[in-house]
Amino acid sequence: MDMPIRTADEVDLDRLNSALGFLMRLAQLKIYERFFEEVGEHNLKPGEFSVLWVILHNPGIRQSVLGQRLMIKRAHMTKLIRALEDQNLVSRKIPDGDRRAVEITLTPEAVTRVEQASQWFFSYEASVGANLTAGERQQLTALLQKFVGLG
Amino acid sequence: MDMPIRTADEVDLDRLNSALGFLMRLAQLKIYERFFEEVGEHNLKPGEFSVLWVILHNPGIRQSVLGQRLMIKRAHMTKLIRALEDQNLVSRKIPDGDRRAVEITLTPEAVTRVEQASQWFFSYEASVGANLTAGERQQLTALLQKFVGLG
DNA sequence: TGGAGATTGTTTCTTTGTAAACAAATTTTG
DNA sequence: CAAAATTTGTTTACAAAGAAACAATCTCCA
Repeated sequence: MDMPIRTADEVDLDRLNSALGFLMRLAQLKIYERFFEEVGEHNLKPGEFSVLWVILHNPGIRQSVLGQRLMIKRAHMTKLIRALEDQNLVSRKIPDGDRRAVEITLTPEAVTRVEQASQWFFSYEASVGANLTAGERQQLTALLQKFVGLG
Repeated sequence: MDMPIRTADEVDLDRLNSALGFLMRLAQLKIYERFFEEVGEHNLKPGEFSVLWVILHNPGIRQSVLGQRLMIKRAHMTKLIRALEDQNLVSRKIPDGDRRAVEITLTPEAVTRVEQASQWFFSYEASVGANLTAGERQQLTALLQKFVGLG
């Protein structure tokens, strides 16, 4: 009365294997796994790197704008920024023009660290999707950009 | 001395806007947002639907195999299954052949519910990526399948 | 056969992220 | 101008997901 044993690749997903949400989740998990395997001594999480990178390229950016662009909720952004501040990587300034807002800048120390980490990050990124051809990778990138409205 | 204000789409992402990990995260967040906007009365989370769907198509599947296929960790799978059990949607059976394992089956009630939810789910899924052409959508699906090793 | 190691699932603790209520400042509008 | 509504960020409480330690069972091989 027991069922025959299935191994993982014998599981029948039926139509689920064409569902974009499902595929996207698997893809992201795969990418994150590799990130943590390879991040080594940089001691950064994916979200931290992207936040620092964007601040580097947009010094004085406001927390709210940063969150909108990276799709990070306000409540969570507060925690991320405070954690970065505790590591002395960012500084906060209340602008005179709007005293509700917070403008974020990298510390000089962080500029160096982010520049170093970015060398690793973008070579890691280039190795993601090594099971695709260069053309396929390029296509996938372009389609995702259009999908999320960045193209 | 204040910085000029940037709006979200004026933020300079530099090379980050071609990073697959970043694009994939944005894409997934966008998809999840729509899921919750449209799920309505079905009262399901994305993970719950996929788990129930796979059990429907693989009755008696083992927790471990389900987790491997859906990339859900064992510790989390335990909680998911217990929550489903509490809603009387799945039943667990310890097989005689291996008393460590657990085989999962849908309750008759759940079969009906999943069949109904799947009608909604797959039409919702078809509407995801409406800003792509049909051909682009198809390409994206195929590339993701290859990327995650399902194609 | 029986003991070492692997597998399966659970429990506990921590991290990551969201939701809702709140406070302060700004904008809108009557 | 003043009250109402909105924006911005923070706090608190909670949910989702993972890591590590554990217990039970099974496999393998000396």
